[in-house]
Amino acid sequence: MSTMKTTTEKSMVMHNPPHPGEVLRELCLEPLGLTVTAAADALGISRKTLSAILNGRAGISPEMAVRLSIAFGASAESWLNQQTQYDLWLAEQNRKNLKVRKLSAA
Amino acid sequence: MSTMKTTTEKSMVMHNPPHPGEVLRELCLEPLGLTVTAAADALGISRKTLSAILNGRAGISPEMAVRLSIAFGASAESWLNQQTQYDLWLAEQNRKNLKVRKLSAA
DNA sequence: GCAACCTGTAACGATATAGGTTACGCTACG
DNA sequence: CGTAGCGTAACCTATATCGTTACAGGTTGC
Repeated sequence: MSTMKTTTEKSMVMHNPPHPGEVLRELCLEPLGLTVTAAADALGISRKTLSAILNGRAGISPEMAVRLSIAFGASAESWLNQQTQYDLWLAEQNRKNLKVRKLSAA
Repeated sequence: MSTMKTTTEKSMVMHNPPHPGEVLRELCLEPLGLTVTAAADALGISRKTLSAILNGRAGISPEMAVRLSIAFGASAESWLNQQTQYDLWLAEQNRKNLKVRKLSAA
């Protein structure tokens, strides 16, 4: 599902955003030469939990966003927004299957 | 985050954001004279679920954000961002209790 | 070879949330 | 009174986070 091309349509922002764990690994762990084990320990979470995030099998919870902001310094909001954009992209894939009536043309 | 009052200080956004259901009720249901029952029906969800959202006992899920965007026209992103900001504000309240080591001064 | 790591991940349990159905009590109104 | 709308409790299911433990595979170095 992540390897679609589909750049031919109206080209809304269909960018298939990377899951935040991918960004986390490339922007935080690798530059600092951190192992998954060491980073998980610093974040105060289990290695399993961090591994799940890094490999896209878990999302960044609000609390995790705060942890990341403490450890790596970026704002918790930026971490959480990455997750939100990713979750929203997934939900949008199913938009046409939702049975909803328009109530306003706002 | 958009409702800052520019208090001249660094002033982190400690505004205790309203839960998104409050905004939903005031900006969508009331202006259209919609009952909770009617709105829930239009959204394709149960009255219980909408009631929970409106009264702050449930959040706006990614799928619900898409439903709201169909029914009321605002972007799904704007609906979901409201929820994210609220969840983050809650998580920040517990920041000081998290045992996390700083790894970078980025 | 072998020991020491690092890693992904399966298995299991605990906890939390979203969502549905059903049902109860309350309020407002014609 | 009867009806409509509302909040919400009870109960169920599905999913998600997070933890611990354990296993298998890969590196690296002695």
